[in-house]
Amino acid sequence: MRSHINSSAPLAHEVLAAVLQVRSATLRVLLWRRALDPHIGRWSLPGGRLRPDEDVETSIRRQLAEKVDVKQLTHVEQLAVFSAPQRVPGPRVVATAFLGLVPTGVDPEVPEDTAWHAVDTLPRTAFDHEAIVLRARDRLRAKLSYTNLGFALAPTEFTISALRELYSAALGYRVSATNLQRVLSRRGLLSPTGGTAPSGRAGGRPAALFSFTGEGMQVTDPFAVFRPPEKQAGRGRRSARGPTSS
Amino acid sequence: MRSHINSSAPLAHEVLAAVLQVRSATLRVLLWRRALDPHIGRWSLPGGRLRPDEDVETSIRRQLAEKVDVKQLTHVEQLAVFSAPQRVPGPRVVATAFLGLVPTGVDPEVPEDTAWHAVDTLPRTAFDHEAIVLRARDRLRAKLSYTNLGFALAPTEFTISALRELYSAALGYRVSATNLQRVLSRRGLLSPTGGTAPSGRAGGRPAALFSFTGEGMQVTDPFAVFRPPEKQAGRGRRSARGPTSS
DNA sequence: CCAAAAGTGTTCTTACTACACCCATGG
DNA sequence: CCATGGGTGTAGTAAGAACACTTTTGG
Repeated sequence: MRSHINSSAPLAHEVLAAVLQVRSATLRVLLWRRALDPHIGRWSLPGGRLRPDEDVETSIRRQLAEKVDVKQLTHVEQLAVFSAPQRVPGPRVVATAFLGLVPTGVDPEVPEDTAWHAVDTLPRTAFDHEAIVLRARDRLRAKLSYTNLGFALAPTEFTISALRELYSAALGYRVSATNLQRVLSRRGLLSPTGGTAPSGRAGGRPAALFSFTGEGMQVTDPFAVFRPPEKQAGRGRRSARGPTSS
Repeated sequence: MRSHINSSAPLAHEVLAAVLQVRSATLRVLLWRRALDPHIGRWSLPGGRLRPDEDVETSIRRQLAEKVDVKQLTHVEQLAVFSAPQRVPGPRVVATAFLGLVPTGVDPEVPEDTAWHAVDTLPRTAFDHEAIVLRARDRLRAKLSYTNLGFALAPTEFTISALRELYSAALGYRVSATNLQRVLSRRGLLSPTGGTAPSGRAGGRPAALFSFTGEGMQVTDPFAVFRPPEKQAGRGRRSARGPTSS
């Protein structure tokens, strides 16, 4: 029962990010090929050592800046700590894992030894990085449902069918364009830009262009099942709960 | 772009837990009073140094064992990493924060310098521990809605009104016993034990006793808004989504 | 018989889905 | 004018909230 600020037995701390993007109807993750042992040649997540003067989020943003233009990283959030003593051979390293998102359409210049891989058919990865990628995917899928996180995957302007492809790829099953538009509109997340996209060579009505309204992530569908009584003029179910954000 | 298993500049890592319990209609957290500088006399979260041979969850369970009988800890989950460089004076310490839950009714023998404090009227805490407690509270509130996490706060047998008090205290607003029973029953979380509780001195119908069915935490209300099409015999909305857990 | 507490029946609102139907464009 | 894709109208289903009502006890 002594102070817990007892800093003997220090250890290394790294930050890692699963940066996800939808490219050609597939959810992808940015990986780089290890050039050194251990696990030479395997694919691993970008990241690196936590420096003494930065917190973990600053650190992962700094380290990602080498791979992806920071402007293009539309969302970053902590996933979890991975701390199994043998998660990495050699001296122990604890990792804080992040989810990062990049919009469809932007094609960041990535170093030669990095590449985008489909999340559903990952190559052999180094260490526990596959588990981190899957955790990132699951978090993204959950948040697409109850937040406006789609904004972080979508380009600034898009048609509803493009958005449908995007959600379908990220969620792993086909969503209906009709209902997607309806749900996002009801939540006030979509605003028409006025523009339209030209129809394809086969004809068809030209699609209207939309953009997401807000910027940062907001919880749009709080799962308030046991929610406080609404004495005031009855608003909808699932719309009364408190503040937003992560 | 070299290996990130470069373990120079190591740092200390601590684990901390906000252990929550509902006692006399109030959500409380277990704190202990610091006996050493810095922040001597302030209240702080139990926890301590991560040892080289354990992962963070093992570590927090070990450290809590000194305060609370492990059997009584019905749920433990990671919250987040707190890593601001100056979060603690002196040499840097990164913390992994946990949420822990203890059922109403059990009264663990705690050391003399520890005590339960109402989460809504916290005393002055050390370091960033208040933020951690609030994060734990928010996580608990969210999960009470969409998981069976109530099992971790409730005694093994309880009446619906006792459960109502418990949910009300944890959520911070009055929930209706009627609808609480209905929602939890529909989700298959409650099973009557057959017993009844004696009525109070003022009379009244004796209350039936219930218990939670499952043990571990399960997601019971997946927020699958854009859920995969259900060709099969129409089940309810919000019931089709995949696996459970955290 | 009456107060008090427990529990059920029933209605209302709303979110989301499913699917039919109308609209605008290229050939 | 017709195929093709975009977009809207509309009914169906079910969750949860609200509240009236019944049930079972103690005095």
